[in-house]
Amino acid sequence: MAKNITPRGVNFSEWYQDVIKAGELADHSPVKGCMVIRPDGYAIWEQMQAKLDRRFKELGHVNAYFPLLIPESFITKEAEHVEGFAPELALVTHAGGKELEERLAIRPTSETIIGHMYAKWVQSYRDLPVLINQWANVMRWELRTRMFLRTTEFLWQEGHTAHETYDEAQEETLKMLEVYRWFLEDICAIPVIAGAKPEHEKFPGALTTYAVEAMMQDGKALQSATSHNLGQNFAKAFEILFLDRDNQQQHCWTTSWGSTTRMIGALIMTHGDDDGVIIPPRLAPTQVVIVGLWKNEAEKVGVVAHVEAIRAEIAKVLDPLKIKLDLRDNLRPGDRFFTWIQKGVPLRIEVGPKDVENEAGLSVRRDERTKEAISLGQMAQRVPQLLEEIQANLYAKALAYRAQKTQKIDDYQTFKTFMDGEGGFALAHWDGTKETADKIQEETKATIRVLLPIEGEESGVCMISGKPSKRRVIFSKAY
RNA sequence: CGGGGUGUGGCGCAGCCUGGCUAGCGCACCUGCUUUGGGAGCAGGGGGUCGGAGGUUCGAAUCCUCUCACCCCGACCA
Repeated sequence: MAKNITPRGVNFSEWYQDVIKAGELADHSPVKGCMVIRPDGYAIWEQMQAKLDRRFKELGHVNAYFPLLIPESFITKEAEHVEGFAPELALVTHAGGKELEERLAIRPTSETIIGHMYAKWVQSYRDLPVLINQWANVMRWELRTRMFLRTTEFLWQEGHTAHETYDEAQEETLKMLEVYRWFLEDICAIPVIAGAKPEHEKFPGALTTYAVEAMMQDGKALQSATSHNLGQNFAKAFEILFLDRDNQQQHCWTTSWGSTTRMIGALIMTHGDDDGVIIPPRLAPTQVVIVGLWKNEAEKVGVVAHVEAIRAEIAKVLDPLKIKLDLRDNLRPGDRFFTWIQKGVPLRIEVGPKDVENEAGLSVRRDERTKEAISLGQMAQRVPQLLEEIQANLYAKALAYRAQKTQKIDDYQTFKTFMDGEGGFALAHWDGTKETADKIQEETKATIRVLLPIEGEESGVCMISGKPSKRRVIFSKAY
């Protein structure tokens, strides 16, 4: 159908590139690995920000801003942290025409500088907890980049909290993981599996890392957000000390949690079809577009007035900013429909002379292409219903796809065949060692995405070593 | 960082191997007419010096050398 998009079945990664171009979501920058987020892509990010920011604040967090430049020595204070980030660190060595005394890292994440500041701000248990979030850009010098999924610079949100006890920090870590699950599933209509990362895949410097993993339409996993319990590791490196209720000095327990513009990539690869991206209604910057159709000036007058009337009806129940009108007369109808299809607007309402006559509009769903005439009087009632139906349908389809591509596997031969084929999520037993995980990755390219939650506990034996295993883990090829 | 590919009007490409008329084509753009409920048709028109530098030659988009950039595939990572 779409003449400018490679079908998913032909080449998934070309399809992905094409969809982004067709939807005018982003463009390549002159600097390798960087991308320009165009207005229609950025609008999606703004919606993500709005929803998450609201939720963070409901849970007591406040926003602040920490600087882009971090003394290089900060990064090296926490042993695992340096090791983890050194390879992808960008350093400023010169400024003001001179070589710098101490090189400055462009933040790859902000645990270090924030730890440094928290050490100054926290004195007593009365100062705790500290619940700060920041919206920022970060830079990680990646070798291989992909639009939204992995770019040298990206936008994200990073929350950093400090607490009195391990339990409080752990509670915070899981609470924020749940926020991400809620956001991805209820707002983005992306089903995710939340769980802990294995030891060897955790965030550099964390005690435990949790993540939400989604399955893309090519069967690969995408880590969509993470939440870390940092224990006292950063508190010790940066001397974040407080006087506790027993007048004893101790190190704080900290957490950090983040989500990025990568979620836009997840959105595209979860819901997109061969005609382009599909934005779930609850997230869509534009939920409804009303397209006026006419053949001559005489018809135009009536159509435009009717379009306005429909807009007014819908504006009673939706945010007026999320309703767009398309009254362009330099393009023919087909072209105009396609621009909105490719931008993923969930619902289109076509309004022509016939509709003026019938006092109605013809709605067309982006997800299923089904058409339905809606009378002017019904608009305010029916449009929100349709949007919710689309939201539910997108989630249900994604969930069904994941279910269809998820299997319990107990035998390594079957596992290999599974990963060689169409792939997907394999729920398998693993002996808990990095050696086994490495062997599996080497032979099949699959990695452990997350350990299944407690309720998924089920004992068995590792499919490689035969050693006992308490629970299944998810293996998948991943982005 | 290894392998592959590509740089020619705004976008997508042909031409290059076998150097030679004013460098073509499609889309987009501008003008006019006919059209218009899933990507219109005809006619006319504007726009490029061929990624960059050097070289070979009477003559280079085309051959040689160097260089820059981007994309794709792989190992590492949100």
